[in-house]
Amino acid sequence: MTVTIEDVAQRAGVSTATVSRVIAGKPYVRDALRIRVLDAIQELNYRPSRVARSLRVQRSSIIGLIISDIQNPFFTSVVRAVEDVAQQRGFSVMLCNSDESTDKEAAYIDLLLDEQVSGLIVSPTSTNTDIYRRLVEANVPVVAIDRRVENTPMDMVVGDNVQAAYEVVSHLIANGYRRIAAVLGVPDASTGAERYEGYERALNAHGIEVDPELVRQGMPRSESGHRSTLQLLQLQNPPDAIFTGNNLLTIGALRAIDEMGLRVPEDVAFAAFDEMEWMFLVKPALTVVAQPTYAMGKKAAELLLQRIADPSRPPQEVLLQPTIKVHESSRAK
Amino acid sequence: MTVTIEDVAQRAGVSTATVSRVIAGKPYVRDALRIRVLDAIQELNYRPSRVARSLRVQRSSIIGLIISDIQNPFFTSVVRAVEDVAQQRGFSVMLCNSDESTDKEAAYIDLLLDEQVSGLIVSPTSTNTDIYRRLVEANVPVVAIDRRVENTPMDMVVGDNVQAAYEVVSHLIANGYRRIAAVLGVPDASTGAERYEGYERALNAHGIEVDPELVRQGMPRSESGHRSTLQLLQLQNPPDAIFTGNNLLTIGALRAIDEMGLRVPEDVAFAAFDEMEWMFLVKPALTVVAQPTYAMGKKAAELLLQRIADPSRPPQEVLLQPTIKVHESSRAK
DNA sequence: CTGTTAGCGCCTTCAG
DNA sequence: CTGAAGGCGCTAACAG
Repeated sequence: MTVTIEDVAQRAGVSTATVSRVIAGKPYVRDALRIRVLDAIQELNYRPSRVARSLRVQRSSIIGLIISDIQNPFFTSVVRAVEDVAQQRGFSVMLCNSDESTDKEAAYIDLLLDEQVSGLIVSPTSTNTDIYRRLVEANVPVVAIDRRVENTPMDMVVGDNVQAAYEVVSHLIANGYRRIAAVLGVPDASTGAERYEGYERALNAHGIEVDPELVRQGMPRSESGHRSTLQLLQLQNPPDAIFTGNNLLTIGALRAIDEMGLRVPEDVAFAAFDEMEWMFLVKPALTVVAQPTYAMGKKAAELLLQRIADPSRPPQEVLLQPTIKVHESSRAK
Repeated sequence: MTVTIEDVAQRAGVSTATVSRVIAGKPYVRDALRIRVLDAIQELNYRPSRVARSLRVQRSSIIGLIISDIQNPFFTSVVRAVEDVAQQRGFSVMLCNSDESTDKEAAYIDLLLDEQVSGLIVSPTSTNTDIYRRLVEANVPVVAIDRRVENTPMDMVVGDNVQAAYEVVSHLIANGYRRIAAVLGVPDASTGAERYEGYERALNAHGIEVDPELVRQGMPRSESGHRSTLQLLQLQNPPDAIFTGNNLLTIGALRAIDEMGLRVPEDVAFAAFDEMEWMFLVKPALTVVAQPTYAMGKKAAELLLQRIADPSRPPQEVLLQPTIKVHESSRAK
């Protein structure tokens, strides 16, 4: 049924070894033979079995990509980047969606290892350091993206969350806002913690005390952002500005503001992490942290391929700088 | 290094055949043995090699998913659904992004076949019927999603685009709009063509003639929607309403309207295909076609698994009904 | 430069 | 009910 390397060898009048060499582009094959083989391949429409190859070399040319939320445009862009560089280097990508569940994440890691993937790119769901330490010890090429894995010597590419949050919150302060709320993701993802830290530092630097009442943390999902924001807005002493720490939280927060019949920025100012394409719709008072998502994915893929090629390279931690975009410059309160 | 089925067999004092049977959950194994095997597996922390298995049975338990644009939330939701049902049935998903390129699509199909995938789910980039006919003839389980493949007896799950477009455009007409423009995707994707047809029918049914000047077609991307809309808005006799035929086109169109300093619906009314989560932001005059995206992905995956199990089942064409959502009821001009 | 050969880890007849 | 043995398609020594 399927045409094998043997068929090609026969047709070209050579051994399977030679065919294999030609396919792999190895040197030391007479041109005459090479051509005969190439012809045979063409005529037979031969396609090597990647499965057989994987079994033989004990490694597939697949790289596993585990992201924590495929509905988040942030990751969507990462996926694209990873796919682009992988494809260009002869790898394919197996995408898995851990859905912010540590269990799913672990299960996917096992699955991908069972598939003999060459390496893993993961946006870790939690500070579950163990699982990663084990991978590193087992010499499995793996790089963390977006979220940091503490105390584990592995490649990672993350954004400078502290700095970005600091800047964006400072911008709100500079525009006269004082009661600034924070709607954040859970602090056990490094991003949540770091964005909080930037927020706190900005307030401190400007002599404002953090009001715990104004800080909300939850799953980085729109429902959570919605709920938190409603609560904030219904406070005795509501915030005059809101800082959201993630794409999806932003959507939920904006919806809540809308439902309350309030306007941005007249009633509440707004600053958000992660830019989305439609944000021009709320532009009058939007300060946004735009992350180089494609670049992050690209870098992660490159690090991974690099490590696959040279497992002994020391781990690298790449810190990418987000950009602060102010849609309408300094709009005083 | 890796622990094989042989190691397990040895440890349990049985043959590899028995171990294999136990793993496959086959009957005819004495309970005593079964338990010993299970224990050995546990103790050795044995994980079967999916690669070796794939080679042996000439089929991997991967299903390939090729979508035309991973940045489009429509597909994002489909991916999620496919992954959910696949995982639950013991399959994994290999995701590929054809990026609206027929060449990439073809290349990915080849790649996936080389990986011996059990089946394919594809949102076809064009009316490239040949490639699909060949797959069907080769008995490769494949189902088309979102976009139709003409004259090819294969499974597909699509939305009722004609009807939905008809309704949504009719709604604009009912609200007093007459010069209704259409910003659509290329007509060689069935969705583009069908949505145009619904648009045309709606106009005809209400005695309005189609003005070719008001119909724009291009890649289903935001840049294209942006460009088309700018052109429309700068016409001598500009439209009083715009109908967009896709998620990304909608974003581009709204941006164009915004840039021109116009408002929705006071200056131009708006109706769009495919709902997005943030649409509440423009709600005053938004009529939206909401597709059951998750359901579509789920159905596609189910059809595929079904066909994998029974390749002879006659092809099925599932037509899912979109929902028309009117954010604010009949707002007269 | 080229061919021979021995598996990679698993499943599946075919005999017991 | 259980074991022995033969590949699946390919690559990587090892000999020529």
